[in-house]
Amino acid sequence: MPKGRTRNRRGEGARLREEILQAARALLEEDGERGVSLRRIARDVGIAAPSIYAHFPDRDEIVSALVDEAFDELSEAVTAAIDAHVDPAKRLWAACTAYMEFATLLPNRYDLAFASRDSNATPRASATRAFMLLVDAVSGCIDAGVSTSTDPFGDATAIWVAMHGYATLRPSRPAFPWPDSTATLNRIVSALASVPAQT
Amino acid sequence: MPKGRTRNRRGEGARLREEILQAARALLEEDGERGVSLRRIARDVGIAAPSIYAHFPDRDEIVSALVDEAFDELSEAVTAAIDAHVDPAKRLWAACTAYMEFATLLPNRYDLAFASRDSNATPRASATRAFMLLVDAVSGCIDAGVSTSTDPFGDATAIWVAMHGYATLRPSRPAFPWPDSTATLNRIVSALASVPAQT
DNA sequence: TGTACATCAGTGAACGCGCGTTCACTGATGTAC
DNA sequence: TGTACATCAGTGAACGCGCGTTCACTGATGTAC
Repeated sequence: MPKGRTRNRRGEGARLREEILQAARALLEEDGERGVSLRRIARDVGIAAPSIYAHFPDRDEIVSALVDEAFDELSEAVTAAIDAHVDPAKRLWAACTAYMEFATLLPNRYDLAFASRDSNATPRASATRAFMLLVDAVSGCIDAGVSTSTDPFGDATAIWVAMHGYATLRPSRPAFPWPDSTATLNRIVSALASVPAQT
Repeated sequence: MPKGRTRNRRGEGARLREEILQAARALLEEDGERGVSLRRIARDVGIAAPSIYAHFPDRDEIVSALVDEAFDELSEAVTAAIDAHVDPAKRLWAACTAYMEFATLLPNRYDLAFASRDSNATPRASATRAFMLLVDAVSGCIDAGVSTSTDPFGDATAIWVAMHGYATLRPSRPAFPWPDSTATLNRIVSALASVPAQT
């Protein structure tokens, strides 16, 4: 209960929107989607719950904003990783590593983006952009003759699916004797993209 | 609201336990874990909510029973599929097909079993049994010289992870242009178990 | 330079909901004598 | 064969909780005259 909040100056009411999103993001990462409630957000920001309605029409809209945010951050991380290399195989590997890192470091944000059944009925531009990065990385390998594949979209899908499975299953079953994660990722990427393993 | 319920005869009170589980199972499949509430179960069975406490100490225990049930049914389906073949490659393929079928046909039961973070902190015998079926199927391929792999556990893990990713991602993103599912599964299994593709 | 006023950024109380769980109970049914 | 009684299967009312959302409002602040 941060009492010290001073109300925003005239014309700067929109700042509260950012504070709301910030709190929502923190709650999401702490407790998953269930933890993102208007009343909790309000408590954390230090405002009354109804004040939120000046900035979002309802709870769903906040969650939806978080989903887009998650996809955009994922895209950013993957893009940065790819751009750090020139060699196509390394670019693909960097993309996959960055993807897994995002999923591992921010598991609840990752889950929200990918697992929520309802909020993804309609395709999201932010999600498509993220996936295309992976397709392009595979295409790069094919164009350079590093991969023997002929179906970058299919390969990217297979890699994506496998990475997703690993990212979600691993934290959910801590007692399972998981093999080393780099080795597993390497196995997935090299086998499914028809690319030699990384060293 | 089925009013027509007649109370169980003396000594047969335990029957209600089955009715409760049945209703819980139906609710789970309809609305996911969130849908499994004591009050909804009671309504569907046609009893008062507190009556449940004679058979389960709390809600969590019902959910936990559903998880075990799900793993056992999955094991059963996979075992039946495996037993229908002699050829090791076909056995592996049948196992994977049965797994995917279970996940597709009963998505919410599958999700509950694999996705719930809390209820799986402790390893479950029912879950281990199910996984071992897959390891054995891969081992069978290696022993018969059909697979060039040397690490059945690692391979089974990779296949499992990839299948899981596919099973969860597919229904959650209906707008995505998914490649044919048999082809995708084939790609996953053959690539990750070092086994020739099925026809 | 002073003041009326519109606007803006928020508030506080209340609503109805479904939930898990507790409590003291009821009424049919089988059993012992 | 009759009856008192323990047991069993289940009930109904109530609790407190957190939730999303609505409503009528307040009080500071900048602006127009």
